[in-house]
Amino acid sequence: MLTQKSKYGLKAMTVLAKEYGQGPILISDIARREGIPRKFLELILLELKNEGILQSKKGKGGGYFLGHPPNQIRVGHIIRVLDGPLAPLPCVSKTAYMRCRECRDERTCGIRIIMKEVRDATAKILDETTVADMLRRVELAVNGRDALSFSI
Amino acid sequence: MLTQKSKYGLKAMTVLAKEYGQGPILISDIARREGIPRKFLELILLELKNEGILQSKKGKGGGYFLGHPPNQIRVGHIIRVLDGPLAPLPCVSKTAYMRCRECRDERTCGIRIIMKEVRDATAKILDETTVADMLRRVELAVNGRDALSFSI
DNA sequence: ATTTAGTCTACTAAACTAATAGACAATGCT
DNA sequence: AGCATTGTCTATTAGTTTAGTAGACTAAAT
Repeated sequence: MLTQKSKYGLKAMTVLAKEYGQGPILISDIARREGIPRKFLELILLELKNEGILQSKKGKGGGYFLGHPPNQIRVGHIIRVLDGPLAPLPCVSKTAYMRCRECRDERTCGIRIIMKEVRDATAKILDETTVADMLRRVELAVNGRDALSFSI
Repeated sequence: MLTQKSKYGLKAMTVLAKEYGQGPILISDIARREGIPRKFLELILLELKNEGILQSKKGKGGGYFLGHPPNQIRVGHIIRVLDGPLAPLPCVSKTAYMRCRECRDERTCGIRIIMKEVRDATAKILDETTVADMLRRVELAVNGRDALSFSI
């Protein structure tokens, strides 16, 4: 399950992507526009900044803005920063691999084999989708149809 | 992330599948074989029984056994019983749909559009894979190669 | 210097996870 | 009938995670 934190983070990112190139946006503005508790949002944006996904400016005229163009920021990256690895088991994570203590032979663990498929499918979607893609998909949905109706 | 509970549950299911048709297996045997705390395993098996995935017999010669042949028990079903919905967001779950309170228009929520893809990909894998498939995959892995090397 | 706006550390209530404990109920055997 | 065996059910708990809140601090602009 995606946490509230990731959900808030993704919402904030879409706001910042829409406003990309127009200078910094205030935390409070994002919080108000998306109905996110302001203090909580501060922590979230800070984490994203420490990862280089966002940049910020202090003082008057300050605020947050994207560290890269929206078509270069991957949804998977945002979620990994805020929620941790995408993998359903640490032993199938590529970015945060950890052996299972109890596991006798990792290569022949049935659960692992299946969960690796799940992790790969999830990562494929989330790492191929950028924030720009997400906005585009919303645009298409607003026009009454989803991209998938065409691309399949 | 899969919980310990689901992991234990899946391990127990593979033991019971291997022994399918050979009469009931003791909770304690499963616990010992897989290194699962016995009392915890009781609760897990009970939940699976209440869903009809397992059956049990009390008294001497009793124990647990599969409610259906291993090729008719889907991994997705087991995980849903023990961990809840597969979907990363309640609003994209098919088996446990719940609207997001804050969501203005569900059809044009970018996060939802992407997360629906993730849920569909995950559900496709876990609902198409049976316990028998999982055992088969392990067999193939033991023989030094994975089914995927052939089927793709 | 003052105001504006992000930064950093600490704290907390509620929920969830991973168990543990123990009384109870059904079944098979002698 | 009585006893051992094995699953059932309810309660409790320590530890962790989640979703915030509070407040002092720091940098930039005017």
